[in-house]
Amino acid sequence: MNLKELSSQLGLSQTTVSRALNGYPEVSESTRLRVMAAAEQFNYAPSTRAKGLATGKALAIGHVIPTSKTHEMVNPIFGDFIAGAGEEYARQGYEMILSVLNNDDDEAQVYTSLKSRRAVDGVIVHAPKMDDSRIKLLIDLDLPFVVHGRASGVSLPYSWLDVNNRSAFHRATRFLYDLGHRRIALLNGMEQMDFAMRRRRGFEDALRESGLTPDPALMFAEEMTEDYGYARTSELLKLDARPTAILASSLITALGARRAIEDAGLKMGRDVSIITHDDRLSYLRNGGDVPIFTATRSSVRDAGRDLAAMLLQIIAQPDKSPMHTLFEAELTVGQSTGPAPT
Amino acid sequence: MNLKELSSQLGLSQTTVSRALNGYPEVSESTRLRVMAAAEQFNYAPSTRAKGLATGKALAIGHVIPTSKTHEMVNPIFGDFIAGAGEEYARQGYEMILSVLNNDDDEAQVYTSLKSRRAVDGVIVHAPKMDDSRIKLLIDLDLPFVVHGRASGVSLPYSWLDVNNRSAFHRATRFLYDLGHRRIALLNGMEQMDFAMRRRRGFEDALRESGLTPDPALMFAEEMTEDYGYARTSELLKLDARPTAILASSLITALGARRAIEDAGLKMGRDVSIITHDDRLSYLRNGGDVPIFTATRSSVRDAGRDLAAMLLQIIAQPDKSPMHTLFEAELTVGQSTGPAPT
DNA sequence: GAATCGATCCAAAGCGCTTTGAAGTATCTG
DNA sequence: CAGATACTTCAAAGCGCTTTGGATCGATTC
Repeated sequence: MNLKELSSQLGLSQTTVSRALNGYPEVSESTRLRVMAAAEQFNYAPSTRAKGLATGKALAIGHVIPTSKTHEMVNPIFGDFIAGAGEEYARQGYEMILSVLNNDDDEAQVYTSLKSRRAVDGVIVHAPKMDDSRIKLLIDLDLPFVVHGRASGVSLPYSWLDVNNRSAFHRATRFLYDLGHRRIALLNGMEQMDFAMRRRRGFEDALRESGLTPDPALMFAEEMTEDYGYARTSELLKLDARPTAILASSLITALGARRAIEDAGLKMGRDVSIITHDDRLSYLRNGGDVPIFTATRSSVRDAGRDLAAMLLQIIAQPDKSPMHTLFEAELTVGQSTGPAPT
Repeated sequence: MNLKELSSQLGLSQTTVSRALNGYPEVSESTRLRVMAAAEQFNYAPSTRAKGLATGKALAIGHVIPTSKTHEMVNPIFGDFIAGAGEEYARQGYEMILSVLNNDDDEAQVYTSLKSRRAVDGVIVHAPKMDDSRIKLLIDLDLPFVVHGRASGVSLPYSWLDVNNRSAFHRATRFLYDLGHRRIALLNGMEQMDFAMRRRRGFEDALRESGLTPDPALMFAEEMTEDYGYARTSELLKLDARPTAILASSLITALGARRAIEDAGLKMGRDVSIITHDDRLSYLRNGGDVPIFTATRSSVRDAGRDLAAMLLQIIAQPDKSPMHTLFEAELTVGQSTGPAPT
């Protein structure tokens, strides 16, 4: 069923039917009702494609998922982020389109193509790196976008939503310090990622403010997998002056760290404390009433929802000045931390 | 830059330019080269929407992601599956569009809408349940689809790709039996999911063939989270006749089970053996050279790639008879299994 | 009673592409 | 050299919608 058929069914012109359906005032309420009933009955919905052509809008938002070069890894937070964003798109009648970045194809290419094919009205930039080149690219392309995170080093104005990674890790480090920990290790994400750099800064600053010197031998920056957590923690525990606490950048990595601790015959929270960042992934709850891990928490699903809303707002009002949202992570105390062993 | 502008730039008609770009033979090789060079230079790519309108194809595939009603959980395998499928779509010039199913909106509605808006050329059905009603719906809608998994109880013909869940769990159970285990617990996924039912059957059949009777007290079927693994395992270990082995349906659940075992002061692989199914998620490798868990493995990323290819084939040849692919999972032996304690 | 007006509704153009049916050129035959 | 045979290229229609610029008509105003 298309517009033409529907309107001839109704004995009305396409114009009127279209207006009735789109809520324009030039249609009497009685015909509008009649039209909507017929649309319902015949299961009519305008073709996205034709509508897009006619209006010049794509009614779609693009997400370009990076898979890390080294491990073909898909960021595990992705599913939950998408779920949040999708809610908002659905509410506003937008489609979400995904492009998975193959290792070999050039990232800039994907955005350029998205733009020149007029496939989307805007994009969400995931996993920003320091000096991320995508921001300049997107501004040049004149393709609306928002960033999940920030890109230090980029001086151009852009909209973003981020967690206050620095303050989260600063607080977590202080918390450990106050428990008496003096040798604290950091299992961070890859150093070129902006969030990782900010977390490291929060960590280092807190140490320095407490009169400690960050020890490079206790600091790692890799892809945040489970076995990364396991492998590095195992090594750390073999050191003569082994750390008494570990700060991990993801719950998955923290699980690996925990496994290493148990394997070494030690007990988490007594021999070695762990604090992790927790994105509140739906399939990976940090325990029930009592959290397993002491953690800095912030829901990535909420981030998805809010960021999608931000982008849609920017698309609706293109001359709006850049918008920023900074979530503060909450520090929840679980069973993974305790006073430093003496 | 659009077709019109490009062709007037070149002093050619739109027809010729379009044909040159789409590889039709009615264009001399020299003009084709000239056209392609110009397209490159001006960064021209046809508008997806206009192309779709003209051809009647959407050049897009839909994925409807269910989020489980109870926990708003997004299946963690989703990211990797998408990554695999995305590769194939990109190769063939298709877009991937995602709809996240809000808890409150009716699933049938989403597919109907996708169809009537002519937004996609086909869909991939995720997480089929027993007697899944979507299959009949999609056939009635005449919307091409393939299923990731199978739906027992549905007698209509449809194309699918599945892992042989039954044989995988059958083998795993036999493996444990042969190691001397007699009280084996099952931490399965939700029972209405088709794969969970098949796994249970494989498990029960293997027990019966060995002369054992499945014990309902040792069998669970819930959302496969980490804390599910932890909670049920903790309870199991408190039983007078506690199980000596556990079969888990996901690596994440297995990690929870492992945590419970360690918490109880026991050792995995010695006091309690675990076998899990491993979807080979990129961020959750089952150890390095030596797998942590003995596991039945099958790459969900490969499944995504193959299933996408299958769907595109079906779209290209609509009268093709249904296609089926059954992956056999491999059983890899890791450190989580050992002879039953005496 | 003529002029004005608000409320409805419509014909037709246009969005950017593909594709049909024809036409214009060379190049070959015999 | 007329007629046939490729090769190339083109004008125009059509995909399904929105939107512009009227047209129509009964009601209102002076």
